Amino acid sequence: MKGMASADRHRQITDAVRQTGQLSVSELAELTGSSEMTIRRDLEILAEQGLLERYRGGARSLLLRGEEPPFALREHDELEIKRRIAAATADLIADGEAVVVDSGTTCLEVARALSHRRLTVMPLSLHAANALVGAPQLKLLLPGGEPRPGELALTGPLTEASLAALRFDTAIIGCCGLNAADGLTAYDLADAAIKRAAMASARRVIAVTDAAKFSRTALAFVAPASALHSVVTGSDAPDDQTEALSAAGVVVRRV
Amino acid sequence: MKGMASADRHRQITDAVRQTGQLSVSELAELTGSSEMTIRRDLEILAEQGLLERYRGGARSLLLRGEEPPFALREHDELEIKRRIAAATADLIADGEAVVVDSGTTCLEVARALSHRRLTVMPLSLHAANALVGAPQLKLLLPGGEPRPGELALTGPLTEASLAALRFDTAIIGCCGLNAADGLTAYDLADAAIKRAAMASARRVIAVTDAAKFSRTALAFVAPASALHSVVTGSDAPDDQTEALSAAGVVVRRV
DNA sequence: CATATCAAACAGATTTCGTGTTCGATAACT
DNA sequence: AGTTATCGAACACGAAATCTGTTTGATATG
Repeated sequence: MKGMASADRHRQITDAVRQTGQLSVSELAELTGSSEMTIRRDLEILAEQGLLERYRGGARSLLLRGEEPPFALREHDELEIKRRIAAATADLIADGEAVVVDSGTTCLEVARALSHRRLTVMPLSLHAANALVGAPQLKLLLPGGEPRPGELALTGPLTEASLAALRFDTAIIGCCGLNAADGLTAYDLADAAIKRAAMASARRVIAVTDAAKFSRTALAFVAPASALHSVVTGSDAPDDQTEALSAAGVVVRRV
Repeated sequence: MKGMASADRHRQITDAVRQTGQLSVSELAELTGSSEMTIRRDLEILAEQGLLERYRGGARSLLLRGEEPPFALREHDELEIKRRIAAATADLIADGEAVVVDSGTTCLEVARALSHRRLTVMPLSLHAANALVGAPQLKLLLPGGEPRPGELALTGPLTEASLAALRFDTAIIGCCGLNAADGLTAYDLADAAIKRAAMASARRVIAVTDAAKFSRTALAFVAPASALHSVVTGSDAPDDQTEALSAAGVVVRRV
């Protein structure tokens, strides 16, 4: 963990750039009360993380409408809720199971929650893989594939082939949108194909999602809600949505 | 990079434990001129890296005869030579090639040397994969498999399947032993199988190795020297060995 | 039960890291 | 081409984190 002050400033910068669309270095310096040099150094870091785009004199948001915010941003968002969801999800897994864990920030927390268990785990992102290496009791299995920049989600034919060769007890799937009408949806088409493959190779499918996903529908359709066995979500999930899911035969767990 | 003093002390401890076989905390404290508490904290760290085994009152070496030293130890060993070998190897690769890069510390440096090139690269260890993520021009391809603890070399049927599905221009292979008589050998049997698979899926095979490997022969036979197209090694490689390789039709490059 | 070893907690010292300033270099604009 | 603003590197100061040693109570060993 680095200095708090700089982390705050980074968030301030990304938020401001997001809202305004673009801001000059001097404006950001005034806004944060720090020097322009510090802003430049910050922008360099943030641009490297894919959070914004740098240009001479300032920075602009590279967030288009309907696009997914970058991984580095979502990672620290709603962390407590994600941790609670992850812990509750881990409770649904029995020792000795073989589990495939999807990409995304919520699933990364699930992977962390599983790291001390006696399990066979195949993570679908390099972030989760790195979080699991060195776990003593855990048998780690990596799929092949192409890691997408930032997200480090593994996709492509190699990933699909790896999944097709295996049968898991449980698949833990993240999503970008989930509701009874549109089903489970994802922003990235390649990701969607992998999610489908993971679900197909598991006996039981658990979706993990924070409440915000219920009011969203992303581009790529993955599966209808009825394909899920359980959904683990936050306590602030809207009642009508969870009831609609229950009606579709899904076990909903709120934490 | 952390404080120099502690790094020196860590090396001092591992070396002493290696030589003596086992040493008490008090002996190590006297040897290094630091307090016992510091030694205990060091031993905890070193044991976590797999460099030695902890027991009440001291620590012992877990290095058996003929076994490979742990990754964390080899990583900083002869780094300059490895970098030179890696740079020379990178010079043999043309832009646009598809390259598979083996596991091991020397190949990790090769991966780093390739990270700014316009290439398709499949690393066979998670260490190299992590070194390559985020490289802008590089197309990164990951094989599936089980990462071996410490080494993080990917092995097993998934890795073999990933390799079997692809055809590379060049395979860059590390080794534990290499000479004209015994061919290319490895300590780990699973690794050996992967090296063979990587070689089989590439048109051209380049072996990278420091001079010490020429006088060693490891347990698992991978391939005869004649299966290699080139060998890149240090300038201190023994003449008789390099001549024998040349006689077998291998292009030897000393740097 | 006695003794040695250990781990946690605290405090001081050391180092690293973040920040601001200055200055020469570089890029954009007229 | 000239002018102006922006940038990046270098240096210095201050703050924060890290490392180390001591103490003390807990734990394991014989």
